[in-house]
Amino acid sequence: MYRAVPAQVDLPALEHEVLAMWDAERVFEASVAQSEGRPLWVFYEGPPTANGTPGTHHVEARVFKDVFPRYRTMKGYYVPRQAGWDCHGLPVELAVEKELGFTGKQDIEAYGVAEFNARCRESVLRHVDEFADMTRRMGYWVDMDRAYWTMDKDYVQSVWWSLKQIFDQGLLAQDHRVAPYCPRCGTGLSDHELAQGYETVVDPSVFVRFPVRTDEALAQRYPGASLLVWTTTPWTLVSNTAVAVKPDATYAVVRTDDETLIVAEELIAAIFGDAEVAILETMPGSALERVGYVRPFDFVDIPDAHFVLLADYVTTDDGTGLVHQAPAFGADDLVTCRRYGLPVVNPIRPDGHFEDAVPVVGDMFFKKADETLIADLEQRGLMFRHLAYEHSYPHCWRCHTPLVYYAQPSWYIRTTERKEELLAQNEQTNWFPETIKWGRYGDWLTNNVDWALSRNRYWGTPLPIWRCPEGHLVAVGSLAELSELAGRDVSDTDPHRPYVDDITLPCPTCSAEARRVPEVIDGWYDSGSMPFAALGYPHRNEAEFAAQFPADFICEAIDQTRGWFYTLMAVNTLVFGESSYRNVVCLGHILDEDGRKMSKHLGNILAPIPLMDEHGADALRWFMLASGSPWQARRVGHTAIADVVRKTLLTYWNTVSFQSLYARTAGWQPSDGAPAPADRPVIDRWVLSEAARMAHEVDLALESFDTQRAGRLLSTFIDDLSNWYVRRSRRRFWDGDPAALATLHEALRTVTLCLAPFTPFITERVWQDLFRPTDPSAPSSVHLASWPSWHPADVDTALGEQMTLVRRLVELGRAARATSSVRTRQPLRRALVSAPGWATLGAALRDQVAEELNVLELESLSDDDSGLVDVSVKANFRALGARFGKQTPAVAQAVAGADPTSLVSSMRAQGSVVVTVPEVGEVTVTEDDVIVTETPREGWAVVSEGGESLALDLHLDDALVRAGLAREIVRTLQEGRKTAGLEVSDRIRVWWASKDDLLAAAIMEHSEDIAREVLAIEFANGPGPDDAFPVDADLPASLRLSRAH
RNA sequence: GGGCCUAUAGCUCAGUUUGGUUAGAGCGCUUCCCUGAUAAGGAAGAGGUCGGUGGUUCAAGUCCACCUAGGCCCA
Repeated sequence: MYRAVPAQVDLPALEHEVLAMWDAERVFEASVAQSEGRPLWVFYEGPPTANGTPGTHHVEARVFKDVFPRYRTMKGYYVPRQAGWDCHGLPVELAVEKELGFTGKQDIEAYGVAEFNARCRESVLRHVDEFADMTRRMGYWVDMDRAYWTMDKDYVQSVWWSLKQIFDQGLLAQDHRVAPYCPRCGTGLSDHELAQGYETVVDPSVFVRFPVRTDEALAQRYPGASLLVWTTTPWTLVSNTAVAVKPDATYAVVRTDDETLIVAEELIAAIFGDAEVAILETMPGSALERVGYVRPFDFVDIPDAHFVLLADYVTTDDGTGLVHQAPAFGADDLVTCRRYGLPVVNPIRPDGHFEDAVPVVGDMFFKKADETLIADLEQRGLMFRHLAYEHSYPHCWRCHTPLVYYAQPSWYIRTTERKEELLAQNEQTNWFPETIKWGRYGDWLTNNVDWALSRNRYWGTPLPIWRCPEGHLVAVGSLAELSELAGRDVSDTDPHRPYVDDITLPCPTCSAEARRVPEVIDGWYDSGSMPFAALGYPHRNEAEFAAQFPADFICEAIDQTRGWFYTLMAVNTLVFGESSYRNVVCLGHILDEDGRKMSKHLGNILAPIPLMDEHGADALRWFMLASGSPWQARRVGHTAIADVVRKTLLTYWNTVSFQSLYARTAGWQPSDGAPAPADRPVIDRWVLSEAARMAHEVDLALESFDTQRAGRLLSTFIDDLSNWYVRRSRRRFWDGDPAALATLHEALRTVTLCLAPFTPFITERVWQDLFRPTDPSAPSSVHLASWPSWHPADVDTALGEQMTLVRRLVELGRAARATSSVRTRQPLRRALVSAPGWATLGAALRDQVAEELNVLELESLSDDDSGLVDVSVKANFRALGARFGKQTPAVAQAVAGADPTSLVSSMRAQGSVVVTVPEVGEVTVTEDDVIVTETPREGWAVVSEGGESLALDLHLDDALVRAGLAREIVRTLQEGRKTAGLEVSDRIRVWWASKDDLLAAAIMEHSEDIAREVLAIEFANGPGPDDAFPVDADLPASLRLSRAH
């Protein structure tokens, strides 16, 4: 027997009960355990950074990471799901610094690296707990008991091993490069970190005069002439070393009212606007090479510099075409100045301040110096123009400090040397959506740059390279290897700073003492190593790794194209020659209700647990999976989620509740048996066919990672089930018809199974209420069950099309009812139907239309009724267009102009008709080429659409009127039963009285039917006892009822 | 400056792959209907220059080009 399922449900409360049940029965563990030995479907969890409280945007990716493993498990795969936590990195350090009130690296050094890193470890543990709570609440099944932690000793050693592989290939090397650098954090940033930190800022845009040196020939020709130089970083002018021009661009010597300037010819209009200028001479950029000038500031010593040099990268798109060069602060500048043998002078300290000894701006933060320097230039008359310039400038992605491009030593992985291989691996990868593959991600790979790996920080995987004073390097792949090299057992050492820093070893090359280099590595390298490091490979778990590489499925949001998606592919391609994932689902971001990205910074984060405790995790999950396109950015808010509950989840729930109610009332259970589906009424066969089709199509959609399509299929089916199958079949449920109960049982079983990966809570509850108690062989949880099996024979396509026609006709009939002002409870004699396909409908399907519309008979609107109908004919452009192309409009006009009645009748008689079209000639037209609409005349309520018509005969006789009144009485009494609070199976006694003759006659005529309908064992004319329940009636009758005991 | 994405009803979004003459759904609003599961359901109405311009075509929301606005990413 089913359990009783109340019509009202508190979904969040239900979910908490289900969570308790999963815990108590260890259902997740059981689901993984029972699949062991089946084909493996490999999923890699991208580790969230455990540096803060999780937000609703974290729920998004985690829902997708849950739904596909659940689905694949139901499909018969073994899907181990190891959780992971990203522990290292600047975000964690910053959080701890904030807690401790630190402002920079000096504070950390003073505090002690060991103590600082201990605080970082503790912070990670704290935040992981919050993620674990959210993960459990949302029903994301992932094994957190054996999670990988990137800070674990084994994990770090695996990372070391991989770095050694890369080092041995000669791809890991130190180099001096200009790279983005955060002066607050005191570290360089990798390009994928840089990508996350662009902010729009207003910087000064300055045009500065650099006077040509008086000993130059140019100055002798044009005394007082200046180069006009443009920059948006005035603070770098202190380090000005040269000016670059484009060799093949044309430059002009320009005379204004009061001065002579040299600029690119193309930019004259942009620079001087409407002011009158005279061009005194033009020359190619190459003619300016080595022309000396007077630099704007002489605060620092830069010997043998300050002349014009040539560089192809200079553009004449904006500015002046003359580019200020400061090689310490620009990658291009460095390359160009080196070619001319110029020195690299850097007066900025690593903390972003000018060195104390620099005049005017000494000890000033670099950005702050702009203002001072501009004032100085203006005072000395060197400033030509000073504007505000809005552009995007890179900032530190965590602390929002503007970055400085800064020449510094750094360790690089030479990914560019393996670029072709990376591109080939990408070719082998399936991206969802596909546009990312050679769009955003492909572009990034094509423009690949070497990976700046090292960080001058504390809480990270230490770079496992030891160096002796001679500069010999040795890469170390494990603590065991380190012990061997060091000549003592250090295998118990924590492989973090400062402990590993204390281990020295004799250089294998020269025996001098080698010390570890000071850097730690980019945290992205840690997470990119997870395919092997999560298992501790190669130091252990070799077989497991071999089986679980590469992954069948990974999923993150689009910001990971340059993050995890890249590092995962890069690390594994470099180490194993193969990328580590085959299918990657790339989600759009979740935005707040105003369309802004959710971020801690903006303070618009929706806390996920309160959200789920208000609406339910199922609702939030469904929203993420099926509402809008997962590939697009989507807005999430309370209204959208509440809608999911009302529209989808409650409709499903109420259908379940309905089944439980009537099955229990009838004392029916599934084991009682029912006619074979083929012997059931046509609507049963229809709904079972639809269920099978839905299950198959949802299967196909999920196979191609399309949850939106799957969701639409599911919600459409739920609607069909509730608002067509149940609605049309209610009477059979009241009667306890085993065929109907069995059919709904089976349909609910299919939809519950298909919904289970999406909304695991409500489906679990339904499984426990309907399926587990009635089937001894049923698994103890819906999540231990298999996906519904499918055979093509289960789907009756023709029946599906017929039912679609039935439902369209019902729509037409309802519209016709509405236009006629004859209420639906009033039966009508007949309706006439004209629709292609009508002839194929069997009696049972026609009855569905008649019943739903409350008409006694349906007739075909045939030729016999031709006097009754107007016929109109419209061209079917799709068919005609294919045949006649350019002549289509002429043919269409001819068809429209022909006499419709004779055209249709001869077309029906002979299958086609010949129409004469001006300038085309005689054309044969068949029924496929036209849309015929037949509409009855006068006394009928008619609605037509798309060649289908339905006409209601509005003529009422007395018998019809009496039948209508009887139905009013039934409906009034049913309402009264409900108001009186009776159970649906309660029997009643009814007393009626009416002074209205027509009504009284109607009641007497139909008294048996009325009594049967309202479950009355007594139906008497009279006032009834005083304690009977009076029923409110809009009719001229008084009605009382009481429960029969 | 470059790349990608988006633009359809008051709001949130389908539809665009494969062009077809009345462009849909949900929410909200108005009126009516139905109700013995439903916080439901149905019908009708108001509400659309399908971002703009031009092109291809017998025919463009759909294909092409350019432009505009917004978002994301990169410089």
